[in-house]
Amino acid sequence: MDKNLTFKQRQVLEAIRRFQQENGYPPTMRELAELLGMASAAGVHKILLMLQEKGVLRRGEGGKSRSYHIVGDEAGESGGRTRACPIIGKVVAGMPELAVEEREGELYLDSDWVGQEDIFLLRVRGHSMIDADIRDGDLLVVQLTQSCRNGDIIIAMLDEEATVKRFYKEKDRVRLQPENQSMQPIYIPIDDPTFRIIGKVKGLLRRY
Amino acid sequence: MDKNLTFKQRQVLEAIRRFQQENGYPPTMRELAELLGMASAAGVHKILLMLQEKGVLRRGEGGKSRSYHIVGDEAGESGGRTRACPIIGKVVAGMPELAVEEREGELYLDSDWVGQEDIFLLRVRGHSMIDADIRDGDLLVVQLTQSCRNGDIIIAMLDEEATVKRFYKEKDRVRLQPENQSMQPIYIPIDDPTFRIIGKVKGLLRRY
DNA sequence: AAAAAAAGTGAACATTTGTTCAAAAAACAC
DNA sequence: GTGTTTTTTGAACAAATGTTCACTTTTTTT
Repeated sequence: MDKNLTFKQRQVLEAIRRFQQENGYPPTMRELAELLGMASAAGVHKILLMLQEKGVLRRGEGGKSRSYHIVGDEAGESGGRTRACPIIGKVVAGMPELAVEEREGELYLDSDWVGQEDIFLLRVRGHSMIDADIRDGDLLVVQLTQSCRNGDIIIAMLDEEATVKRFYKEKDRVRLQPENQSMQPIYIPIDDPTFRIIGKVKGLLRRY
Repeated sequence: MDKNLTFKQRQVLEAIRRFQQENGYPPTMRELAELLGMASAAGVHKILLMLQEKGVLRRGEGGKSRSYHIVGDEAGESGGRTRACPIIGKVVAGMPELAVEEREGELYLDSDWVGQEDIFLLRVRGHSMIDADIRDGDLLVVQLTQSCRNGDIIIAMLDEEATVKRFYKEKDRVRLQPENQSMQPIYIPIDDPTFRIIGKVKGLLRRY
């Protein structure tokens, strides 16, 4: 979850997490300074202030020592950190009511990475998106949504079949562009009832 | 799990747990005293010493503040289903001793997906692997290992700098092939001491 | 009941920890 | 380039925190 944090700020946040993980309690500013190879606690102090301004770090009232704790890392440690995401082998008409029968498994993914929206994982078949660097066998992180902008990669239903295409809205039609030079775009009249947007692609997982 | 603890001692232990749960960090002795309705920190001090003797409580060396943590309540470990994978901003010479200073964050990933080996995540800079459908900004799942086969995508150190290349062992040299038609392969004598393999690419994460 | 262990108090003290300040260097945006 | 933000340093200071001590009270054990 990037929140306009600078590299250094993220580094400090990470050092706190790591210290906490390792010792069971949060570090002091001087301990942080040493971990990060800095010479003075004052620098750390300033960075912590910024992290608080940006809302990613909390402290006890008044200058309590070691009273840092990272927003979002509450309680269950990995409790809220990860979520189970279903892997769908085949997209069928009934979406988005994800039928259990279509589930081919599930993966636990970091909430920071996939976000909080309603998502599922879809395995890519074929090479229609190769120019967008999406390969056969890749897993797509798909967010269930109707709203998408020009240029988004979307999952759409067309004649009872699901496809991955890049989306462009034109004057009175929708253009679905396969990212493969050897394939032709598909044009959909704006009012075609057989056409339906399932969601848009938010991420990608690949294994070698 | 009673270890000849007095009622009071168990009460103090419970207060620490509760405070930690509620605030995200451990209490001071005076805070404990107040929680327990005691007037002085000295009493708490004495009890904490006993808890340490009996091995149910740990503290940092020297009089570190708030450095208590209850043995057996280790929070981390994250159930085994997921593991925390560090994100490395820059690969430096000292690998694989991952320097804290280089950590830019971490992601929890499914153990089934990344496996049990020693791994980290590396952010791709540049377009040298575009023909392998790896893009600028992607996160690579890198397994720390020396052994790699022809055709593997590896992370290698060359002159204090890290690169992502495809690996081919030839007769008396190694060929590092950038997967970008506009770039030339690099040839390394088999005994070049400045050449070092960090690991190989096992997976890829991308966010749109 | 007597003895021993544990718990509690208040004050002083030593150390750790957070905070501020002025100044400079580095990174970043325009 | 210029100007702005961020990062860094060193020192001093204030506040929080842990520690010790002598002593009293309570609880537990014998």
